[in-house]
Parts: sequence; structure tokens; C-alpha cells
Amino acid sequence: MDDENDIYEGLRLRVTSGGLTPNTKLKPSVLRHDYNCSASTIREALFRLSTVGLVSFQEQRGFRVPIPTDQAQHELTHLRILLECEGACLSIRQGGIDWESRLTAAHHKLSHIEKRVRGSADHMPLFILWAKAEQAFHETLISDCGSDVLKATHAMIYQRFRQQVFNSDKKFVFVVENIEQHQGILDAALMRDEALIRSRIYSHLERNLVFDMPPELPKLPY
Amino acid sequence: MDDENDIYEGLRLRVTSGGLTPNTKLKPSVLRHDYNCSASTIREALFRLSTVGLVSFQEQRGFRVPIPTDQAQHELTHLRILLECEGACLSIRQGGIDWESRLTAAHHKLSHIEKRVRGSADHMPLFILWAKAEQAFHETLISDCGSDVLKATHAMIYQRFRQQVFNSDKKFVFVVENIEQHQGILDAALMRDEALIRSRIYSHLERNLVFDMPPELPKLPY
DNA sequence: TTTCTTGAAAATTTCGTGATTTTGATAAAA
DNA sequence: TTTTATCAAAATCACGAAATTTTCAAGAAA
Repeated sequence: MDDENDIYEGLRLRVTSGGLTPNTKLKPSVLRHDYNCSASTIREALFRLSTVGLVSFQEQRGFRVPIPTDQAQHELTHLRILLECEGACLSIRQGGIDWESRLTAAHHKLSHIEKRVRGSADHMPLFILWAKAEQAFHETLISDCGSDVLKATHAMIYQRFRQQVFNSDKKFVFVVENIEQHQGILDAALMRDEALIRSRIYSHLERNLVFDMPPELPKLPY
Repeated sequence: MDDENDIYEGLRLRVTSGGLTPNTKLKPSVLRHDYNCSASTIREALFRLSTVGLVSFQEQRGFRVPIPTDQAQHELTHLRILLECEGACLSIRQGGIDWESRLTAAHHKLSHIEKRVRGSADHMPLFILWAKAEQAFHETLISDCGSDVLKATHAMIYQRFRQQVFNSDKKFVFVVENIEQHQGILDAALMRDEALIRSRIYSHLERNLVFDMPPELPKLPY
């Protein structure tokens, strides 16, 4: 049935948070056994992943898990900030009670998991749950911006960001500051304060910026 | 040799500015003759185009030329403004003399073509030339922003934007205002005036926004 | 030792085929 | 006339194999 898409999703999970070492070769002829299908089917899925930037591809040289670099982390963070600020502000303007309630719900789930993570010694077992909840929260934040293109672009960048951070040495996937930062973003959204939410989204992601970023970009009239 | 990529580029050109009617079915078994290769090869190229949004795809229902809508035009324009303003401002900060000279050169070419277009009755014959030059100008504008991710994302959105506008009924591909607007953007870049270039990029693209856009988004501290 | 060839093994890309699904026209039923 | 059923033609999708390209180790030349 929807085989093709399951394989795509399966592979996506493995290259983003499946513990695969960066630069690992992804051979269709090997992976086919994990999904029992033909190599061509795997190849197609890997191709799709490569156009989104989640696997690297070189003509006649096959597919590999991308190597995280400081530069890539910086760039992905920068774009996340740009897109998320824009999407959040538009949602503040256009979103209604429904948006507020969905965002509150998403935050409630995330917050619950984060408090459990804080208590446990090993973060790993909860990681998958946390990753899903955190993605849902950030996607809900921009969900009423009214632009599918913006949302799709953000989703792409978010996936690559998560892959980058997870596969980098530091493994900064979760830090305690997240808890109050997510809360702060929710509060700003409910207060409908655009300037505040911008500043809080920036602070939340700031630690992933590895180079200096202009602290302030005057943006008028647009 | 680099067959696969040639086919991809060839198809990309046809769906973006090849005069194909929106909603036209793209059948691998037909297109194979134009590139003399197998249907599978065409299929793969179309698949890649679909992940970038330049071809619409439905499982078991094949590929089609996307139908332009006002909504899509608005969203693509919005994102172009966002990305291009950001890229231009960062280039102003980080770009050197080299950037200035490349931008001036790109503008010179574009300007030359635009003045010829203004004189001719039928725009069509010059269109391909103009499209290439205009893309080059806008890409040079953001070329020194220091972020490959930003540039790649912009390139994607720009392609879809061009497709949308070209395939829409109005065919607003070229208007005389472009001439002075491009000049204005160049001037602002050379003056290194960030606020000014933002405002001019916005004005340049504004006519493609089909819904109201917030005239001013206060953006502090980021 | 270092650099350059050689050539077999391995991996990647392309292609035609058969199985499955959709499409669209025609006929039957309401 | 409108709706539903039937079924053949056409298109799509997954597959395995053939053709092409790369990899890399072993030997020859500098």
C-alpha cells in the first residue's frame, strides 16, 4: 500500500536520530534487507531525502549520512530563527482561540516530558518522545501563519537542524533551560506580544549559533 | 556522462518556463522520447522535481504541472521577501569590494536586457535571457551572506516563484518598473544601507502580494 | 621510497518487464 | 435523464539484471 512512504519515514528517522555515524555509506543493496524491498525502492527514498538535505549525495558515489559542521549548525539555526519568528508573529496576528488552545496543549505535553527528563539520569529512553513533542510545539507555534510554503520550509530546516545537533559530538539535545524558555515562548504567544516572542525565540535558539550574530537587525518598513 | 542531471535541468526548464499548460500530465513513457532514455529515468527526475515543489505528484496518479493559485503566489512572494532581505543585509555587512563588483556586473547585464525588452513589442524572444539575468542579479545580491542554507532555500523558492508567475494567467513577467527598481536595489547595496535595501526589495516584489500584508513588522531585538 | 599503471571486485546507474491500479467509455438499472 | 456497474486500455510502481563507473590493492617504473 503506502509502502514507499513508510520506507521514506523509516530511513528519515534513522539518518536524523537513529544513531548512525556521520559519513556512513548508505548502500541500497544493504538496506533493502531491513525493509525487504528492492534496491531501487531504497534508492528512490534516499534520493528524496537528499533533495531535502537529510542525506548527502554525489553522482556515481552514492549516499552518505551528512557530516555535521559548526558552519551548518550556525546556518540552520539562523534560518530556524528567521522562519520561526516570522511564522510566530503572523500566527499571533491571524490565529484565534483555536490556535491558543492548540499551542497550550502542545506545550502541556512537552512540559510534562521535559520535567520527567530532568529527573532521569539517562535522557536517551525519553528522547524520541521529547523530540516529537518539541517538534509539535514549534510547529504549532507557526501553524496559523497562513502560509503552507513557510510551514513546509520550516519543517525542512527543522529536520536538518535536529539531525545536525543530534549527530554532532556535543549532543546538546536537551538542556534544563529549555523548560523555562518554552514556557516563556508560550506566555509571549498568549500575550500576543510580537517583539517579545521574537526575542524569546532568539534566546531559545541562541546557544546553537556558533559564530557572532548581529544582535539587532533594524527591519523597516518591512 | 552527467545525463541524469541534464534531464533534470531540461525538465525543470520546461515546467518552469517552457510554456506547458498547468495541470498537464507529465508521462514518463511520453517524455522519454524527448531525452531518449527510459521511462524510469524520467520518473526519477520528476520525483526529484516534486520534492522541490516544481511538479505536483500523487501516488498512483502520476505527475502534473502545478496549478498556480493566488494563495501560492502570495506565499512564495512573502518568503522571497523574507529571505532576500535577510540575505541582502548580511551581504551588506560581510561582503567586500568583490561583492560590490559582482553585483554591479550582474546589474549591468540585467539592465542592458531590460532596456532592450522595453523597446521590443513582443517580450517572448528575450524572456529566457531576461529570466537568467534577473535570477543572477537576485542571487548575487545575497551571495555574500555567508550561508549556503539560506542561498539554497532562496534558490528553491525563487524557482517556484518564477514558475508560479510565468504560468499564471496574468503573465506579469516583466514590467517597466523593474528597471528603476533594480537600479534602486543596486544603489542601496552600494550605499550599504540595510533599512533602505529592505524597503526597496519589498517595494520591488510587493505587486505579487495578492493579500494584505502587515506594512511593518517591528523586529527587535532580532 | 614514491609515483604511476593495471585490472579485478564492488558499487552505482540505467533499463525493460510484469504486476497492480487508475481511467474512461459503454451498457445496464433506476 | 441520471446513476451505477462492467471491463478493456492505459498508466504507474517495484523489481532484478545489464551496463557503466568507481574503488583499491598489487605490481611496475622512476
